[in-house]
Amino acid sequence: MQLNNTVQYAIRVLSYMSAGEEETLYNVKALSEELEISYKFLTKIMTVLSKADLIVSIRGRVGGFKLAKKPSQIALIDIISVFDPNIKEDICLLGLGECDSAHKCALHDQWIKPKADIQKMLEETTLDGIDKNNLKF
Amino acid sequence: MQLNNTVQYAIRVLSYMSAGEEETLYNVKALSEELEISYKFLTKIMTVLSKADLIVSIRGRVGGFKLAKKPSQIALIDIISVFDPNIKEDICLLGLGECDSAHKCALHDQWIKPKADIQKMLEETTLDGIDKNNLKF
DNA sequence: AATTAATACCACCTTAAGATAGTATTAAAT
DNA sequence: ATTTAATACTATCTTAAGGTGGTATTAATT
Repeated sequence: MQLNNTVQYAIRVLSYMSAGEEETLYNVKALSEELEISYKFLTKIMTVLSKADLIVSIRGRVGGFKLAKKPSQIALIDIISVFDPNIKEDICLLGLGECDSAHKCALHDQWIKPKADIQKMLEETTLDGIDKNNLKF
Repeated sequence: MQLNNTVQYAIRVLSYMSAGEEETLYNVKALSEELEISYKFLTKIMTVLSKADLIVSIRGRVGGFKLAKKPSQIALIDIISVFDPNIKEDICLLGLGECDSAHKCALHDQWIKPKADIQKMLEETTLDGIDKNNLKF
């Protein structure tokens, strides 16, 4: 019950970027040092986030990345679904393909409530609603 | 947000075994065919479950496995924690080591409630309280 | 025009989970 | 005693996530 590494990094970076002034440019070198994330791995993640239109990339000497939207318009679910599109679908806890009211898996009834709560939390929590402290170890 | 393969298999097998009469012996060959789980992989899992005292192994020609306790005494949390001991600890959603009221991660406040709900569900749901249908694809 | 500092791309390395293969051990049935 | 059918153990293969390295491209500065 944990987000995978890539998603964790993405959330941490975007949280960090949403703490500053709007339109602020951040370069990956600085971000990687500040958040203690491997520079190379982080460039990869940033490129993906950029293609997903969560951030805007500006190339060239004084380039960098900035948020593409206001922090209040980027929800956790938006970030997670970039790397894990399944999050939005009703995936079965037990990995059994179709798991709905017609074909219930063994844990369907128990899981349906917590799952909805998490879904709701991920949809309602945006970058401006989260604590910007302790973004690294 | 899904249980890993090994844990999924373990839950499915134990669910299946808890559907029959108490003390019924099951051999891995039959279980693997019935639940469509690789035989070799399943023997591995059964050995672990046996060492964790959730099932009892009986070797030899008419051997097999049977539940070590009543279905009502085996909760999901007991099964999961055999393969993922961290489940019982308060692991940070963002993978930041210490995440408690003193050192909150960015998502601490949002995650604390759903996490508690899941924990509760996993503790309260036992093998006799779950649906035994649709244990395979 | 050359340099520099940034992102973008492509290929590869590493690690752990998932899965397989072969053999050893156990104990009932013959 | 031998055979047989079960679990137990050890080593290896496969795959995907995580991570690294090198080079190309872009664009401001000099």
